Formats: sequence, structure tokens, C-alpha cells
Amino acid sequence: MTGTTADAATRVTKSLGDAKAWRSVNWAEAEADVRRLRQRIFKAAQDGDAKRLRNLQKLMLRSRHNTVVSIRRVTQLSQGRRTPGVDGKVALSDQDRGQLLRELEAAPRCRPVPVRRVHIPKANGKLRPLGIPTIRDRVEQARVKNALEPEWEALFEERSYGFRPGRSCHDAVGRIHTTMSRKDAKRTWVLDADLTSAFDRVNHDRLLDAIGDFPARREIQGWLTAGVMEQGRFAPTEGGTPQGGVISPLLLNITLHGMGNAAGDIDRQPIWQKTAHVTPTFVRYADDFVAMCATEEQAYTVKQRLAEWLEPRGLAFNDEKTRVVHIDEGFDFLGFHVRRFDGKLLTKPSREAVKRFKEKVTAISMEMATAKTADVIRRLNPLIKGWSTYYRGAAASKVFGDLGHWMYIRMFRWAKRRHPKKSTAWIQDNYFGAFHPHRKDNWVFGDKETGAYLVKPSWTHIVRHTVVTGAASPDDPSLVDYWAGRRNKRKLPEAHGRKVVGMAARQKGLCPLCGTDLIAGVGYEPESVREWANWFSANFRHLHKHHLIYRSRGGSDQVNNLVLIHSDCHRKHHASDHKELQEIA
DNA sequence: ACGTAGGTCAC
RNA sequence: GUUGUGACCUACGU
Ligand SMILES: Nc1ncnc2c1ncn2[C@H]1C[C@H](O)[C@@H](COP(=O)(O)OP(=O)(O)OP(=O)(O)O)O1
Ligand SMILES: [Mg+2]
Repeated sequence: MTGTTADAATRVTKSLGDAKAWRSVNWAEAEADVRRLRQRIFKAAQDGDAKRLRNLQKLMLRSRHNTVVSIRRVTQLSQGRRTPGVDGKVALSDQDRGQLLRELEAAPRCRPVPVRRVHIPKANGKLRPLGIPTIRDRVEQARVKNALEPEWEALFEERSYGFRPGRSCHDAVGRIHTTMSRKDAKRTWVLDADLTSAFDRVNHDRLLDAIGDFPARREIQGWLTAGVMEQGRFAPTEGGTPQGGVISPLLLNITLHGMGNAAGDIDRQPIWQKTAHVTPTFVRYADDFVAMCATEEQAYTVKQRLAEWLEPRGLAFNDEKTRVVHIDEGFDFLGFHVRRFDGKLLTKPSREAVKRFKEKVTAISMEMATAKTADVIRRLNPLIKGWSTYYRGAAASKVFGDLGHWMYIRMFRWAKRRHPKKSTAWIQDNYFGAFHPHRKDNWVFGDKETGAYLVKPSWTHIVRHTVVTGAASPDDPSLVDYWAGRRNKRKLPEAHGRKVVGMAARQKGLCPLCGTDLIAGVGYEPESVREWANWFSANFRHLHKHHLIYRSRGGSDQVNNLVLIHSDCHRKHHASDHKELQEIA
């Protein structure tokens, strides 16, 4: 080799330049730019302006800002950033990322590399074949997704929720409630279904037809046919889209677009429009869906129609997870059990979900049989909190209570195993107690040394979920206020509530007019102000801020001129006398 | 306000 | 060893 020192020198300056280029990215600007472009693509698709749409998509595909946010997603934010594809490469340093940026900007589009096959266990014990693309392909997919997704966000059916920005499982379940919660609900028969190996069977031709002349159509085709590497051997792909591809979820949604319509549901129906017959309501989350029907017969008709609709798309029902039931019998959906009882629609954690939770807890307590008490608590608390948060909007109080009891037995056994000779009373004494500062609960598992304790599901505050409205998408430029409002709804009580909580604390949590707790059942606890404050700020809706000196007479909005009172007391005491009152919510 | 890390759930 | 999308939560840092 000749000129090695000169080559090495240019390599060094280049890599230093790469790192520098990466560090000098203005993230706020890049994110904002991508968001704006997504909104313009959405608008063009909504207006049906094909020429403009394709031009904007080309702009997105060429955008440097899109490339950098895509690299950041894949190499920095994603959980799988440390896991390479078949090339064994990852990009965890500024240098690697800057180099990736340079390579992608140069863009000599090389053929996508096969995905790496890894099998992971599914919930039902079977195996899930993952297809892990290289880091580079993941970045390119993220980039293409930013161009393709906003177009389809403008077109997707309003009751499709899975894999879509701004939409959650709770929105899907909430939508079922709005259809079936009334006593006189017209739709009481349910087709509850799931598809077999959905991603693996997506028909390429149908999918590419739907994508049409999208500028990066060829790249998508490349990923679909890149093949897989399994145990060192290459195998061509017969069909489907890899479970592990960044755009795969979007591609499934595109393939399944129109399914609600095929089921007889009407998308974006104006509220005043009436139909002669009761049409099924179709709620889909990825490949899992329910069709709420007027009669058993209608449910079976829908099933038949959908089977025919799915067939050319390569898809078919998973018979093990598909059935027609009456709402009084109930069905499972997204980890919930939905059932009508005594004319009321109830949603609670499904048996399967409870079983899975218990299995996890058991596995952890076995694994950590010899670990420190505080470590077991640290490991279990996120699980308990996360699980409970998912189900806190459901009718879960009984399940939460039962689980608390089950956990007690579980943890008692865990403690007993480490001290086989000690008595029951000794274990109760040394591992359980009123560890929680202000709950009068002696059955809390805790660690005397550190004061750490195991949380109980029943401590989770019930919060009602607000369902996303209609076809709303975060890519819709006309709805930025709606999404800003939705985001604030969660954050607001804490930030804005600071002042209110401060006022309440000064009043010792009492209403000065009637002398009782401002929030029934929540006495002021000076020892645990934080807990109390959280509880308080979540429930301050039916309180009023009352001005002591009226604003019309120069009274200020400062806390020393304000007092918190029950809105009921406000009505009773001041019904005749209209003083200046301001609602807080 | 921005950034980092960890976690839960659904599919 | 374990990928992806989406929703959510916590902690820490400037
Ligand atoms: N952990 C995951 N990683 C990547 N993709 C996933 C994961 N879980 C689910 N998916 C995607 C790919 C699946 O095809 C699709 C539907 O999920 P699911 O119904 O559980 O499995 P499946 O449809 O592939 O098999 P089954 O025949 O058991 O229903 O969602
Ligand atoms: Mg399936």
C-alpha cells in the first residue's frame, strides 16, 4: 500500500468532521421542519392535490433535516439501537452518526440488505419471527415513513387506532364504549377477530398498488423483497413485511385501509346523516378488531365479507382468536375484557392479562430469591405501577384489590423462603408494616433499612381517558390547537395546580364556608404533602377560586386575595348575591 | 424550554 | 440473546 499516512490523515479529518457535523445539528429546528413538512404533505393529500403531494414527498425524502431526525430516532432513541442487522454495525458515537449522515446524503442508493432473523416468544407460547434490518436500512425506512405516513394519515379510517400517531389502545376501547354503553344500544353482537401472522402474509402486489406512484416506491419494494438471513443462510422472502421494520406497521395499515368500509361501517359520517338500517361499527387496532353488529346474523355476514376482502391481500382470520359473541357474554380486546352486565357496559383487565401479570411477578420473585429486599422492590414497582396505569381507567378496583392480596401472599412466601425457621409473626413483623407515610395500611411489603416499599395496584388514582375525536391526526395543520390542548390536559393539573395546591394547603384542605374537606375523603396530611397534592390536583374540578375583594373593586388575582371553596357552597351561599367567582377547570 | 437514561401496556 | 410502531410513566441532567 502506498500513501498510508496521507490516507490516514484524511480519514481522521473526515471522521472529526463527521462528529462535528453531528454535534452542530439544531434539533429543535430539524424536528420543527420535519413536522411542518409532514403537515404540508397531509394537507396536499387531504386536498387531493396529487402533483403537490408527490413534490412535497420528494422534498421530504431529500430533506437533510429528515435524515438527521431519522438517524437520531434509530441510533439514539430506539431501544434496539445497540442491536445490529446482518452487517453487525451500530452507530453509537457522534462520529458514527455523522458518518451515516454523510453516507445517506451522498445517497448512492445501494440495494437493501436482508433482515436478520431472530425468534422471540409470543404471549401464547408460540414463536414470533423478527426481521431485524441493518441500522442503515432502519434509518432509510424512518426517512421514507416521514414522507409516506402523513399522506395516509389524511386518508385512514377514523376508527383505526393501531400504530397511528396520537392514538392509543384506550382510544379504541373508548370508541367501543361510545357505541355500546347505552342501555338501548343498537349493536349488541360482536365479531371479535385477529389475523394470522399478519405482517408475514401481507401481499406485496396489493400493497404496492395502494402505494401507487409514491416517490420512494422502489425502495419499499426493495425492503419487501430483501430476503432474510437465518443462521448464516440466505433465504428469499415469499411475502409479507418484516416484523422489526420501521415502516412495517404503516404498511400493514395501508394494506388494511378500507376494511371498515368493507365491513359496512361508514367513515367520517356526518352526525345528521341517517341510514335505513343499523350499520356495523368497526374498530381496528393493527390486525385486531371488533365489528359491533345489530344481530348475530349480521356479525356472521360481516365475517364472511371480510374473509373475502382479506383473501386477495394475503390475509386470513386467526380462528383461535376469532369469534362472534353477544355483548352480555363479553369479549377480550387489547388486554381488556368488555362485557355488559345489568345493562351497564364494563371494561376490566382480561383474565389473560391478569395471568400474564402474575406470571411476571412470580418469575421476578423466583429470579430474585436471594436478592436484597430493596432491589426486589425496585424491580417490581415499575411493573406494578405501569400495569396499573394501563388499567386505571377501567373498572379495575376489584382486580386491583385482589392483586394486592395476591401480592401479599407472594411476597410473604418470598420472605419465608429466606427465613424458613422464622415464625409467621416474625415475617409479618420484619417485612410488612405501614411503610406508606400516610396510608393506614399495615400490610405493605417494605424494607426497614431503606424505607422502600412495594406499591399496591389499588393506590393508583382513577383517571378517565379522553377519547381522540373522529379522524383527528397530529399531522393535520388545522388541528395544532387541538393536539396542544390534549397534551396540556395531562401536564396542566400539576403545573397550574401548584398555586391551587398551595392555597389549599394554607386552608388545611378545608372549605371555609362549610368547614369540611375540600375534596371528600381526602383529609390534609402535612406529612405527605406531595401525595396529597397530587391527589388534590387531580380532583380539584368542582372547586372555585373566590375573590375576597372583588376584581371590579380592584381586587387582585394574587393568592392572598383568593380562597378555595366548594362550588356547591358557592351556589348555596351566593345564589342571590352574584359575587365574582371564577371556575378553575 | 431542551437533553439523557430507565420502565409499563397494546399490537 | 429481543426488532419495530404507537400510547403512557418515572428518574436524572443543562
Ligand atoms: N414485538 C413485536 N415486534 C414487532 N412487531 C410486532 C410485535 N408484536 C406484534 N407485532 C406486529 C407484527 C404482527 O404480525 C402484528 C400482529 O400481532 P399478533 O396478532 O400478536 O401476531 P401475528 O398476527 O403475527 O400472529 P398470530 O397468528 O399469533 O396472530 O403486529
Ligand atoms: Mg394476529
